[in-house]
Amino acid sequence: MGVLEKVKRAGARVAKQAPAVLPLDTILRQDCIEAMRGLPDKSIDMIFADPPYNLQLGGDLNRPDGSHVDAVTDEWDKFDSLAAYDKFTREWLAQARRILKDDGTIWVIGSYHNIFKVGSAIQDLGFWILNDIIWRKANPMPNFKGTRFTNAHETLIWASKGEKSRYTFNYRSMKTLNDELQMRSDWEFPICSGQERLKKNGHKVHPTQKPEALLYRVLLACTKPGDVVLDPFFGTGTTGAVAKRLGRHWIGIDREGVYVEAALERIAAALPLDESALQTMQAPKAAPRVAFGQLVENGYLAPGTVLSDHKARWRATVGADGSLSCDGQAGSIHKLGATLQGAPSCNGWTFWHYEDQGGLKPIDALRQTYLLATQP
Amino acid sequence: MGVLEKVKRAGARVAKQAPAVLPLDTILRQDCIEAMRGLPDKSIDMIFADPPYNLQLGGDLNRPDGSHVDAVTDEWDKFDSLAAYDKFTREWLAQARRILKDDGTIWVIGSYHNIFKVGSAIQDLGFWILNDIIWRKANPMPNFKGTRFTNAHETLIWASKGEKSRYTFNYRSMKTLNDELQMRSDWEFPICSGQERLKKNGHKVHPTQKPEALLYRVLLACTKPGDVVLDPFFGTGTTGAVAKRLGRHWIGIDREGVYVEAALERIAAALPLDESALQTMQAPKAAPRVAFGQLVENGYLAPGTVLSDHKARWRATVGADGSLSCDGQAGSIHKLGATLQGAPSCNGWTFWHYEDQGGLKPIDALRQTYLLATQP
DNA sequence: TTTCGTAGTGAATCCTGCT
DNA sequence: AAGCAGGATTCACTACGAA
Repeated sequence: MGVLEKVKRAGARVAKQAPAVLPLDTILRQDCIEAMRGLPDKSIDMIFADPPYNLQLGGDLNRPDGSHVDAVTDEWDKFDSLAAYDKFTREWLAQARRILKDDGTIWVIGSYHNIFKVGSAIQDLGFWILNDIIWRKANPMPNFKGTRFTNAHETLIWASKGEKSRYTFNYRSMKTLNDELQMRSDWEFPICSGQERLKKNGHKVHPTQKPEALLYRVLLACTKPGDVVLDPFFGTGTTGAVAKRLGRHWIGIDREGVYVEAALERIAAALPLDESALQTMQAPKAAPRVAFGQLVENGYLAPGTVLSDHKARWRATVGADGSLSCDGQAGSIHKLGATLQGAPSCNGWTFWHYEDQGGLKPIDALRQTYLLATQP
Repeated sequence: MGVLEKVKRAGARVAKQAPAVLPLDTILRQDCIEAMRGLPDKSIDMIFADPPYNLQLGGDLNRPDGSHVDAVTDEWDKFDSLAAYDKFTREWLAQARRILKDDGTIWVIGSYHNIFKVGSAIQDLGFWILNDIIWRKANPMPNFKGTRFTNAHETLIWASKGEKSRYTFNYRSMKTLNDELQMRSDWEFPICSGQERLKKNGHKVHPTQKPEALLYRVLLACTKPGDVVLDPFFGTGTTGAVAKRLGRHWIGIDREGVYVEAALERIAAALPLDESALQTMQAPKAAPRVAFGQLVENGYLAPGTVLSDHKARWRATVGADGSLSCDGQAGSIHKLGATLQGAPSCNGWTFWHYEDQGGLKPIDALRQTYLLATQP
């Protein structure tokens, strides 16, 4: 075969699938920027990246019960400055852009520590943001000291190479997955724990392993079977395991031998998804929780309104924050109800009543009204 | 009055409240950067900003039924380039930083079009991000073309002026508002519609009016009554209306006469909540501190009494000076508890128990009894 | 077999006032 | 300014052993 014919053949293969030189279904144990430099231009269908977050944690943190929080203290998450993190981010993103096909897309996950730097760099490099996606954690770690809001989500950015890019989006799959409603930009999943969490000698192998359900949705939404997915921060290979299950090719990059070893073993054991596993991906959603404060915030009950129990033995006033107060005592609808009755607990929703058309109605009726008004 | 006395008086007022020169409860009809230049350094308790999103929309959009989507096409949302938007963002944020008190905080709301640029600038200017907050829209506009995920949220950034800043966070209020669970970083509210949406001649006055419930939570969480809240992109004055309701001062800035007019009328009609409703749950530390020794001094616990933890693993004896001793070790209720458990710290009030009617009760109960008996 | 209580843990920028 | 000491602070889920 002559050179020309080889080129033609190679060209034909590039159009339909990844070039033969791509190290398909392989982990490159290298620095991510170096490894990407070795990959050809415009050869990857999708990049999923979970880069270091640059958390900048302070001292130790203990739970109220005194136990110690196992924080992310790994060297790979340390940077000398914000500027150094910015530089690193722009370097790996530039390589990612080079090796991405013109109609490919990139996903990056992060938290408020780094996602604004990442998003800003993505825009500066010419990417076109398609969505930002919120991963709502069903079970986040609380804020133990009561100093901020519970940090209960992470953010993903989904971007194409440019405004005119013809990217893959499996709209029907997403709608089916979401019970025939359009898939929204906020996704709820539990954090990775239990059987899914990789352990070695009783300890987690990687401090930030992502749930497979998250990757499952990303890959199902934005790749086709046979596509090549690159993960430049492969870790324990969640991307590879899910890609294999969904019939996509994958390429992983990671420097750490411990992670590479665990990932190889894990991916070798990964099997195509069966029906029962697919069911667990679509866990039935519980009825949404409504806090009494929401009714106050949304004007269903004005602060200053007087509530009473059904026998009108106690009268209490609604506070601006959804608290109730009565004779100098104050608390939530449940706490105050319990205190006044001298009971260990109390369902404030059924205990407290408001006046409506001359009669007393339990505030639970307002909750139902609110639910009907706000839920589709 | 001499100059010195004037300065002293002015100084005293600065410490306790905003300087007299602040245009409290006023709308400045000016460019936001110009207007902020006219305000004094370190004079504002909180800034809430809803800047232009730089949406960069393409052509017209119609719903599947053919009706037309009324998009944000106003001049104030147009910028020549991403760089121009970046420059504008850094300029107004720099002014905001200058006029903000050292312990003040800033909130900025945005979408994926601009929030990464905003967040990146916030970090570069030295602000310290405390949380990013997700406003989950209960009723977002669908993606009519089926080309992306439904854009169902917006992002807010909450930041202090620096890492060491002692910002206001009404933890208890937030917990009460959320039915005795820590408030999370994802908030659900309906979009602003119905009666709340300001209209003129049947058309909405402002294309991006925010729901009052959103501002209500922000102001309740991070300001105190009497604080000064500045909104440099005032629009139709949601921030002012909610601030007035909650007994906070406000300053608004907007160039557009139509918005200013609507905002003035709206705020004039807003009713402040009365004192009782405003009494938000205060942190226990607002209550006077009680030293363990006071309980001993006042006969609530006799020296020589034996205390134990709830599992009765340790037994310690109360000293005449309010110390505790156990197996030759002695110290405060907190120190000894920490030492015995090998923990870095310990809340002695909840750790140590005394015997009461055959059961164990935490000594914190005695403190409550003491407080009730001694406080008016 | 089911239920219940205890223990453990997760990408966390996690205290405040006084000397 | 740094150090010390008082004392305030957690939600959802998993695993496991006991009843």
